[in-house]
Amino acid sequence: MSTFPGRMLEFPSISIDCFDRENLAAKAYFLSHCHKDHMRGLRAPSLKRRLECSLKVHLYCSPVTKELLLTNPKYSFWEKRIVTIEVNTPTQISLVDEASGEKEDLVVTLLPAGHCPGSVMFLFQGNNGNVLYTGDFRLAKGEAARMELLHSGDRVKDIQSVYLDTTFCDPRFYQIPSREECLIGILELVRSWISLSPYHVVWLNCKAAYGYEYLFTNLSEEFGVKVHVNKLDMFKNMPEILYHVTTNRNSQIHACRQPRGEEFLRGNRLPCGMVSLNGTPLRVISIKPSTMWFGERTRRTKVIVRTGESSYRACFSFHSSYSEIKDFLRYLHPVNAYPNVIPVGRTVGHVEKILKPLCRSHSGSVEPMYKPLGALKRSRGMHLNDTDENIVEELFEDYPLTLRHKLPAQQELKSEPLQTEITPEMDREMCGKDKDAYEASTWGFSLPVNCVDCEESNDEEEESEQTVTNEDCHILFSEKIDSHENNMRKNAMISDEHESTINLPTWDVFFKRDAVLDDTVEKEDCSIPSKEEIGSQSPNLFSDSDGESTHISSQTSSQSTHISEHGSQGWDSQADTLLISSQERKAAECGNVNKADGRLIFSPAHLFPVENQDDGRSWAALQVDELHSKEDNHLYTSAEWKTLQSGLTSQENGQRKLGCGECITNTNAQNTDQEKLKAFAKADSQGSSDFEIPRTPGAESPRQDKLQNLYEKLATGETVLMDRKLDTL
DNA sequence: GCGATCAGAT
DNA sequence: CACATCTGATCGC
Repeated sequence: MSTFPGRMLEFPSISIDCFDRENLAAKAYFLSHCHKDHMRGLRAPSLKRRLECSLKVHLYCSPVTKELLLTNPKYSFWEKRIVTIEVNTPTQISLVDEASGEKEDLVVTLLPAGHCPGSVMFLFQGNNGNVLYTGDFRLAKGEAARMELLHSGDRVKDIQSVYLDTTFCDPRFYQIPSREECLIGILELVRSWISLSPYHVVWLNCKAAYGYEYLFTNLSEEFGVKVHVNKLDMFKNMPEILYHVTTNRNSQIHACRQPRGEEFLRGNRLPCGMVSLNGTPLRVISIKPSTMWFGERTRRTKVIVRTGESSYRACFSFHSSYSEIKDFLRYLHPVNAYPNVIPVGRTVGHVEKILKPLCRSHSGSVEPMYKPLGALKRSRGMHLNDTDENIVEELFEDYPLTLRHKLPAQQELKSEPLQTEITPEMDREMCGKDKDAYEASTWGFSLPVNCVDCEESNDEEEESEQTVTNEDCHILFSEKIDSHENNMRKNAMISDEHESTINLPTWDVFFKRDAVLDDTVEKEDCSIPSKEEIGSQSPNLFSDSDGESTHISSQTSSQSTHISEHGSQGWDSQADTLLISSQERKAAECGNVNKADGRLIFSPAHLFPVENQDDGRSWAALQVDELHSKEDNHLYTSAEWKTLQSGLTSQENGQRKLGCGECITNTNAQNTDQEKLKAFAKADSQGSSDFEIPRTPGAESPRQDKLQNLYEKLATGETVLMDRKLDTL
């Protein structure tokens, strides 16, 4: 919960995410997202009065945040005073002192925060330097490096201060499974249950807050079942969410809620009161999204945990983990960093102690200026294992002149072998079998799990000793697929990557199963068979042996689990039986997830690009077009919607007139480069397959024949030697 | 009566 | 679970 008091040292006349007390005198207000703990005082009579007599005061936020805010009539008095700013669009605003008439200009840029729909970070650039207020955020490792507007040219901007979401800034929360891993786990749990019969339904026990929407949309898209919710009017202008939720209780997936105190889930009742379908009682399981965290050296992670006969917890986090926070801050390397949240049981001093070494205010005074190996840390995307990486960090993270080169959006591990340097680590990445051996020597000890839920497990050590095999890299699925679902799958094969926002981090990264997966944790085994290999070599993995149940994890017989009609069967002896193992997790990290023939397939991103069946239109776009044909009250086009969640939009407008009578001018210094990058990425994407990676500006395009040669070698496990292009470093 | 604040529950 | 929100009790204006 944010305790940020609203004002920043550098720009004390503006207030962000806090609107009471001294903030009542602010010249401008900013709202990062629509969560109550960031809206303190926002509807107080005192602020309402202030607005009535200070006509130049405005509230700046993303278009989605405005939409969500104004859904609540209690905030409707703000309507005329809200100025929306598109994400990734530097916008100049003037702060006017109403008494003296003095003006101070400020450029503000909204950056997608990945926390909830509409959530943004604010980058302020003014007389007192560049300051970043993150609001709440969940960004994967390397995400900051992909944000164009955090950079000037190829370097990260000189940032004076970062006001940081430190919710999980504590080593206890070292790693949290990525959004994609968690989503995959939930999808499979849901699939395993609702495929048993039309009377098998799931209830997602979500909090009353924005942030679960991507879960709903993905579930709906995957199963062709709209998620039942209490209210959907807040999404009336967001067709791509609206399409996936319903107030019709006749759904197999519910996220409805009911005032507390009622025994709603007893028996087979849902919060909405549904108990049966056509007279047949429903069978309900509950899934509670919860944050699960794991220690630095933990390899085994559980994404789904069973907590009762028909209840589960599913890993889900709105906030960045400790390692993600450190990666973010280390990359920005600001002079100062201030925590917005103090983790429970910790003090400001404790958090500052963590943040300080990642800031220049610390390193400049303590570290020597000359560190010839400092730039080593910038082999981003090719992380050593955590242990080694930490050693490198210890040695070099404070190097004051560390080169921090911008990475094009979505460039990551999988693109790098083709570009610049091949390290021994990369070689291991590319040869999964060797990687196993490597890890066995690296991780020759048991790995504790810093997770409350996981302490209930007795076999953590045993699990952590296990190594990855090809078989473990698969998730098994039911073959019972109705025609609708098949259509969904077919459509979902259509890539939606060919969008104009390709070079920027988009909400798609968080929303789509087949989004580029983050590099949150140490890179591991990538020896995952291709779609073709799965078909030819491991057919048994995809046969549903008992025809009634769906395997979710089949690592060893003792841990093989399945959900059956008899909810507790095979579970009673272990309250928190593992469902999704780290093997699946690693598989998710190592390759894209594609769907075909009713199965999720992990295709190894490095080695076997999957045929792209893109017809140029995304599944989401198809859906919205369908919606649009029925309704014409939308504000946003399907292309625009992609940007809605994070507010990301195209940057064509050089000048924008905003509804407050002020002329607001974009500062388009970077547009030219961005256009080039976009064009570059687009051209490049024509020839690539299921993932689109804009090339580093200036880097040479690998020749098709060389690529072919490389793929073949990699496919056959041959050692790959590549020329290092030192001049591109 | 309303709002602020806290404790407690979900 | 330390995600965010709501409810109820209490106090003050």
